[in-house]
Amino acid sequence: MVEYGKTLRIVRKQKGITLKRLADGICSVSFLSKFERGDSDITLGLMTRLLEKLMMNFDEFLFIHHDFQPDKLEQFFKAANTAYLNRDVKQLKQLKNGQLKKWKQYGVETYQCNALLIEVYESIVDKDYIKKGVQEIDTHLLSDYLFRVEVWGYYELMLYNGTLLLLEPDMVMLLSRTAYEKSARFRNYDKVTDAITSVLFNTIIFLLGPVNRFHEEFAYQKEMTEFMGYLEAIAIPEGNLTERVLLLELKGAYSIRVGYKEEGTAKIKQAIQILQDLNSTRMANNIEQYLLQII
Amino acid sequence: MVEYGKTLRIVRKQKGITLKRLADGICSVSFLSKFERGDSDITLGLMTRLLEKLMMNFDEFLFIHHDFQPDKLEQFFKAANTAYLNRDVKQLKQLKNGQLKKWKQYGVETYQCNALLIEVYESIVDKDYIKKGVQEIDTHLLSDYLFRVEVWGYYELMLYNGTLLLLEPDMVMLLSRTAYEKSARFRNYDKVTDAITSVLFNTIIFLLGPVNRFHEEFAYQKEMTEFMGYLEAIAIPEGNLTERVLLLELKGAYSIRVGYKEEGTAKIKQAIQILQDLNSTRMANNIEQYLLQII
DNA sequence: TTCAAAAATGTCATATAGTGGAATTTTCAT
DNA sequence: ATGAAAATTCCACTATATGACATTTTTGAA
Repeated sequence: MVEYGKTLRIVRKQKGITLKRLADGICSVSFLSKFERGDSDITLGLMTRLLEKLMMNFDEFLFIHHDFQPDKLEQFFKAANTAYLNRDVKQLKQLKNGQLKKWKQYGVETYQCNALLIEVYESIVDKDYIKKGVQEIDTHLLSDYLFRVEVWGYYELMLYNGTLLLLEPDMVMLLSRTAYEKSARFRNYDKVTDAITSVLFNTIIFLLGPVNRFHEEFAYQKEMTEFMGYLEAIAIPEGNLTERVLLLELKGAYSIRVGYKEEGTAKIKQAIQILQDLNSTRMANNIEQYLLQII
Repeated sequence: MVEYGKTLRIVRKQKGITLKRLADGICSVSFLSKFERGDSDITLGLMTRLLEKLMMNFDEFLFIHHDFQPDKLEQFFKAANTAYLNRDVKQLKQLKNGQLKKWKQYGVETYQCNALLIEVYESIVDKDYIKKGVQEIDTHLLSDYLFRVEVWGYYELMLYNGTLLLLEPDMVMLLSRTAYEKSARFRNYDKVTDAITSVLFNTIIFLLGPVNRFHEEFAYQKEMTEFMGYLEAIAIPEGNLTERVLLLELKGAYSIRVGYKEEGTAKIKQAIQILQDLNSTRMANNIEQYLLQII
């Protein structure tokens, strides 16, 4: 049994509320005591009411319960991303094995998808990685899963976001469209909206193509309009300045890609200037690097 | 009984997983079926494991369960803030009565605090509001509660954030310091970090004083340094551009407040320029208004 | 349509979630 | 320190969450 009760007791004491007062109107005092001591599990319905009375939502409670760490799903994505950014192949392999183990244990394909996500990271980071074969087979598993799911939540968006760069162009456009459409109901849930915004940005970056091909003919006019349109439909709020800067950068890159070099360069330089004004030098440098590569 | 089971069934089906597969290794098939049909409540421990297998955290699940609406606590703050911004006195009164009713029902003082928060909004919005008397007594309740709580979470920070402007200066500085210190363990929990950042910003605005007193002697040099220091300690990440713009604005206002008029004006104008570059015109206009008032 | 396999539900036994109240411990004013 | 009040734990008892297995319903290939 997971001992949520002890955490509840801690929270209750921190807020200076007595056991009796918390229990009042929800459950018996003796049961609450028993639960808090870890002698009994609790029903989801009761727990909901207790937390509501404590003015705390589940998310925050579980954050405390996990010793001030985010939930497992988020930890997984965070760990994967960190290992990727640090080019830590060993850590990536370890994470992959962890997911494969869970796959064998539970037989749920999402764990396999997770392993694949890590594998994508590995294949980018690890130069010795033999890409052929494995990849062809496995991305099918991934796209099969993503096509099958009827509503895309945080998990699906994050999974797709991490793997999109290694998929075929047609597949990316289909899946990005799907992602946008099938996550519609989450529009006013920040975490998911951030994820779908990120997917759209990555799709546009994908459409622009690798930096060394910026001189070639641009084949995705129509799609570019489509995905830019989605971004506008989401209507990045006034306060999300970061996304607005990124949008400025991408619009600039797009201008350059289709031949309007000066116009595009001006936009990107404006983005860089803003970041510098705000002392976000690392981000500014990254964009500067990117600009140098594409012109 | 709250029928979480039906939501779980919806989610499971959306992800294309069979009842048996989901139950496997966690609970019996028959029980899961019963739960999904709403014939039985479920234990918190079991639910945790089921959601983990579905790659979904509690927060997202409950969001779906509440018909794609945020949890009650967040809804309360959102509703209060909306009514406040819309100067909707009627709606504010309604919200207040709702909280008072819960207070009578449960006898938990936090509901009283919520009512007080609304009352603060009311007193600002409603010109007919008789401030004296009521206010003196009630803010005690609020500060008593806030001083008593050992760890400040999302609720306490939001509550304080909404009421700070009507408290005594000494009280504000004490409480803001407390807020910063007692929310330390949440530093890597975005929602709470955002809230504490907001508290610090509001504290600084409070220290600067009302716009019509910008010509008077500035009495809070030391405190200003202290709270600016806290903001730096939180180290607003490179990506949080919105907060960085706001910081720029406040630093400008501070410069003006202590006599460096040109320097301060330049900073604020820079902030305005950035917002205009990013088409955040409404925010830009607000700052422009503020600048006009303080110089 | 038919049939077999898979998925979901129903039945019943039992472990455990949850209650009420008495007994014990803690708190705190004097 | 001391006693009263409040908070917590213990214990006996009830309601219900959960498992094992039988039965019904759905699915989907031929």
